[in-house]
Amino acid sequence: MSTQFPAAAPDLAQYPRPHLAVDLILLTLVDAQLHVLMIEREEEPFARKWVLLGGFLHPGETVEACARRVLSEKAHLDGIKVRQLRAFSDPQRDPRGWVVSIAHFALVSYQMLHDAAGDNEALFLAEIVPDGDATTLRYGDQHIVPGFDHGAMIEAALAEIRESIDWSMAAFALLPRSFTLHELQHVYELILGKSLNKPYFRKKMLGQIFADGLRLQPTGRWTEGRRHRPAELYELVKTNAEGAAI
Amino acid sequence: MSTQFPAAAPDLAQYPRPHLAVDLILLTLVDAQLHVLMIEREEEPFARKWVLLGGFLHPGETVEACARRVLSEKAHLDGIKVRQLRAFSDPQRDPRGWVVSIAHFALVSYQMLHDAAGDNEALFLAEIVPDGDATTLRYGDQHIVPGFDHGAMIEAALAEIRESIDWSMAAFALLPRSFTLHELQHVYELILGKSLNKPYFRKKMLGQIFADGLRLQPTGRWTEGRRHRPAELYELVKTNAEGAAI
DNA sequence: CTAATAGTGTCTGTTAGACACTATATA
DNA sequence: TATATAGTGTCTAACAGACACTATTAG
Repeated sequence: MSTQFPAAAPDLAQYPRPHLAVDLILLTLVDAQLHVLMIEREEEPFARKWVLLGGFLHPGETVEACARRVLSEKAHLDGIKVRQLRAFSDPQRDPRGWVVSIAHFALVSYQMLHDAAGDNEALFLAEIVPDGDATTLRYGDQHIVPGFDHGAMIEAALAEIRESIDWSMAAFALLPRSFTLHELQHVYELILGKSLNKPYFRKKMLGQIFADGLRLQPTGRWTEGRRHRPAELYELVKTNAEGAAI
Repeated sequence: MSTQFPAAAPDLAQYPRPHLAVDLILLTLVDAQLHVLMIEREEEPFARKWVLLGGFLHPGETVEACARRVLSEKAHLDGIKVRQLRAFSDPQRDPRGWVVSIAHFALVSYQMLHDAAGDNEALFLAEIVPDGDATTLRYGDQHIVPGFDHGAMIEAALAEIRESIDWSMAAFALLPRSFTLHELQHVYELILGKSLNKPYFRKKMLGQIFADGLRLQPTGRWTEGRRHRPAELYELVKTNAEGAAI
């Protein structure tokens, strides 16, 4: 091979650089349905279109730190676990120029999102509606078509969550601190797009030990006023090796 | 929220841009052990250190296309399926400046790699040696410590493959066109880092229908000269709904 | 009472692996 | 012959889901 390894060049200046952005798919649960946080763009391109939260990478920060900063600045949410999805790098994806975007996603309960960003009129929650193998977005009666390639990003995030949720504790982030096993099962069924076996789901979840020794624990408290038998509320607690709460 | 959505600015020029590179973890099988393709750097930083194949993103190409181009230019390998791993964006990861790298990985048989790049003296195959929960790299008696953050990239690629290989056809890419079921099982065991049940592995693999209707099919040919009972050679073939080869 | 959901017991088919056994090449 | 790997049969435990049943609230 005769060509030299490009990175060996001592001077980086010769290499053209794209802009590097981060977009954030923030999922939450409203009325037992998945929603994604969006914002209405004011300027071209895609003025008046809804897009994901996003921003450009700042010098000195990692892309994950950038995603957390965007979440903090635009939705006032801090301490959320953000996962990197992948780079979207179609040269035509941004009409303004050469912009590569690293998509990230996070799951958060509506409670937390509402407390943090509830007064922000620029933010919207678009409902994610299964539509055959794909999904569409809806806000009230409106059908939402996101700007840029953000529709594809949302699809990719949903696919990633679907593949990785298997008996993980990822779904708990969508629920409030206390929840019933039925609500938990509903979240799994929403994400997986299929119904699960109730006795087996309950047995397995209650026997499961998640990362850091976290387990589901009954609280002794029960739902009220739901015109049917009350359900016990559970919480995620850290336990020691013997299973006692600590 | 008072701050404006940064991407709404009509002029991108105000945003500082990192360099965007692609690094490629190319895995292959030599003497029944996993190896990763590396190159010795000639210039600072990390002169004389081994690093992954890599290059800077060109205008007009996606990061996946860039990874395929690097593979083609530096190892003369074309038509290889490349998967995106993730972005590595530590601001300190490259002493020359602000360089974000999108790591990709690919699996290829030693046969193909040897035919394509066998005469290139700048390329080396470092052996991947399990070392507790982590892995180390070796070349003969030498312990290899890669330059940049390429050691972490290799670890991340191995973790990703380990998580995604489950009954997928990913491992076939490491083997020649014809192979024994024992060789196939060995690849799975190498990647998963544990031994598998022989009767079950064979039954399940032979009954499995992979993507695009691909199946394992006995060739009627057998290994020779191995001082024990010969094993039948199998190939991956595309079949129609009735299971007949097409 | 009915409607609706909570929670459990049992049965069955599949998955995964343990173990043991026979088969067949080379040296 | 010994040795090493190829390939198979059977048994068992865990996993996953089907189905049915009882329990308990509001109205």
